[in-house]
Amino acid sequence: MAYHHGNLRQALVQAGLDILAEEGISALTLRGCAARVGVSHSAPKNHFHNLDRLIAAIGAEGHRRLSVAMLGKMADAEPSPRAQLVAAAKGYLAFALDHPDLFRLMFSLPRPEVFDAERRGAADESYAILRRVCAPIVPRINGVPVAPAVVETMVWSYVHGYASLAVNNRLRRPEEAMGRLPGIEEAMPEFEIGDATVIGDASARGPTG
Amino acid sequence: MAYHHGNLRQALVQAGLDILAEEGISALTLRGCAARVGVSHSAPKNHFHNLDRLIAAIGAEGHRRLSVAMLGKMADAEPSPRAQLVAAAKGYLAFALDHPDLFRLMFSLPRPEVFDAERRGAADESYAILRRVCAPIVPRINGVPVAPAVVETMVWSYVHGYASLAVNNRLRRPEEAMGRLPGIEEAMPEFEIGDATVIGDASARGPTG
DNA sequence: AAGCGATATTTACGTCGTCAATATTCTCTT
DNA sequence: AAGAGAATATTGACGACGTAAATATCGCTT
Repeated sequence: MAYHHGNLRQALVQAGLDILAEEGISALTLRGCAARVGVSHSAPKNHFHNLDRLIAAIGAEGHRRLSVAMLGKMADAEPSPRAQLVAAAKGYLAFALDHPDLFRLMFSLPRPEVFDAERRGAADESYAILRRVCAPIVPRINGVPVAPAVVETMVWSYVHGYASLAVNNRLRRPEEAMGRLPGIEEAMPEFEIGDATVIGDASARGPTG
Repeated sequence: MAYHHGNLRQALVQAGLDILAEEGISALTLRGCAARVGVSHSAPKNHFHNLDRLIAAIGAEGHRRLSVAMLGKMADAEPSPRAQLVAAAKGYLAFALDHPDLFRLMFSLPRPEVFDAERRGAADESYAILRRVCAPIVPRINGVPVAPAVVETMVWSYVHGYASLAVNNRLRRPEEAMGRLPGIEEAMPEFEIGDATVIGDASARGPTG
């Protein structure tokens, strides 16, 4: 084993993800990650200022995987706007249920600051997917079309809330938790589906912007 | 100061709430609570097995205050089903924004077990309020009336998700975070409002049941 | 008044995050 | 090729934390 690990930063993030999955968030410690990689307890200092920075890096990786989960479901779905929105929502939910501690970690973190380009970029990318699938959905409330940003907030709130409650075991019936996202499919036809497209550069206007 | 505090248990919970509000969740420690009450670092042991139990007690108190917040807004609102639902939702949101760390703590906790009667009861009571305001709301999807439990899940998911995103600073525009709960007022008229009533004993069928 | 259960303190141990000092390896310049 | 300096890793130390065991004090019952 070389004195220099070679790719300690990435290895520590992976160790953190493994610990999160295997032992839960309370076991996620700097020393634990270092030990799992087989490195001294202080080695992480060179790659992450402190525990918060390591956690932020893990959160960034989580956002990348959230995007992958959504895109995966979307690729398997029909191309219709309605099917794409439903697929993205189900990808979001599946990610949360598959990685409960990672999901909780990601959204317990403070909003990424400007200097945290990695996490900020990853979060914005996953938000851009949400915006993309929401863009064609133009519900009308009292006849007035709802602005895209408001649709995004409504959809995200519903999906995120459902995922949060499911992940934290607050939904009564098991079939609820496993995720029908009640109404998101059935209610969709009641929305007008227009021909709007994503406006502007998606990555430039994420939830962090 | 007497050797016996007199009401140390309640004092520790209050200290925890204060620390949560003033210094955030990372400062919520057994020793910190004990110090704030002016008692030795081991005194809490007699009233709480460990830190998790103290946190659970704080979460129970949080649920009581969440109920108070919802009922308060409801009392100020018109008695119509629609106004009552909107008021309860705004109470939920206001509580989250007023006590961000307490709100996060409450829903990060595992679902209360049977033995944790205090927290379980408090959580069920706040859910009973949700059920009560949802009961008259009977939306129809494709002409089929939606079951009460599903309406509850949909409303809770939306409100909880919006509150979570707002509390964790994930909503872009400040006016979003301060809580219009987009659509919950405007979209309500599109729902049929029937004459359904709460079925069964509310406290016997909470989210923990 | 005595004693017992409830409550609080003291002391101790291991783990954690963090820091400073030191050691090793890598890389770049010459 | 050689050495200097940067990058990376280790060691040792410190204080805060959760927890446990042993001890001390209080208050109530009899």
